[in-house]
Amino acid sequence: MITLHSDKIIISKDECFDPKAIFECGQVFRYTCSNDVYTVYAGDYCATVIEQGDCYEILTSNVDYFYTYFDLATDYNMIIESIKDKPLMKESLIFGKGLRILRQEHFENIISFIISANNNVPRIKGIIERIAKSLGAFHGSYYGFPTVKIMANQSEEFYKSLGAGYRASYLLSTAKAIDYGFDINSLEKLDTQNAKRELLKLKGIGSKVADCILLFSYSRKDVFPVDTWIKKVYGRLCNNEECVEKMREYLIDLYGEYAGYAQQYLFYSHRSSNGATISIN
DNA sequence: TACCAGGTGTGGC
DNA sequence: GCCACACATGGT
Repeated sequence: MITLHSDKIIISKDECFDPKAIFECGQVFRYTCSNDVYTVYAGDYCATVIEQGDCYEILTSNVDYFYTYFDLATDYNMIIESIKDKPLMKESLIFGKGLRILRQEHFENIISFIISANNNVPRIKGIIERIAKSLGAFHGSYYGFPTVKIMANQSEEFYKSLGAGYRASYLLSTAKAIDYGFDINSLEKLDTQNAKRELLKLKGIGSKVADCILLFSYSRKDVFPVDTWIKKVYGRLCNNEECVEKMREYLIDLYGEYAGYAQQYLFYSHRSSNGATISIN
């Protein structure tokens, strides 16, 4: 059961909701964890998730926003039911029990996944944190994510100084494109293929990053981001060499309507069980 | 030290 | 259209 109050959302543990799986599965980078208490920052908002007996509580002054953010209106039991018999899903669903796909801010998610290219999670988190701290609005105890305009008005050298490396030029170019009128909200109205075609026009966004953005920020489930870990999963499934586009097509076809969810459970379980660094903070 | 990490852009063919 | 290669950075 999920109940909304003025300052918190209470979620009983028989719901599909596990903060560790949700935050550490690699879909979001701006969160902290201390003594199993997670605090997440989204745009200019913030929420803290605590365990309270047989419930989890999301403490926030923006209940409606985080009800949507955590995708609490979606029935995950139905989704899990539809993918549980697919290849490799049994172990991944057990490992990632309680994982949900968040509905993240478009701009923040776009910037985050441009940074993610050929990078590792702890480093991605660090770069995003430094961007928020140096350009975001201060809200008493935390920094929001900067606006498009503020990001567009920096220099390439500035992003390099934050550790973005060669992605610095992509960040600036994409922030400027959006500032100059590339309408990221209008993509919501497009079908997945056309929305992807638009995203690919932005610097630093290739096929894989576009799929991540569509999955984590536009709630598209008919995508399958293929990264280094998913390539290993494909190797387990098919035991042959194939180009990335062929892999993507095959995996979307194999996992069906909810391929995007399946992908995230697979990514989380394989990345974690193969010794990838899981950040403590 | 070479290799890896939620890959992409570019130039040559 | 396909392919090889360069690309910052920090951890192992």
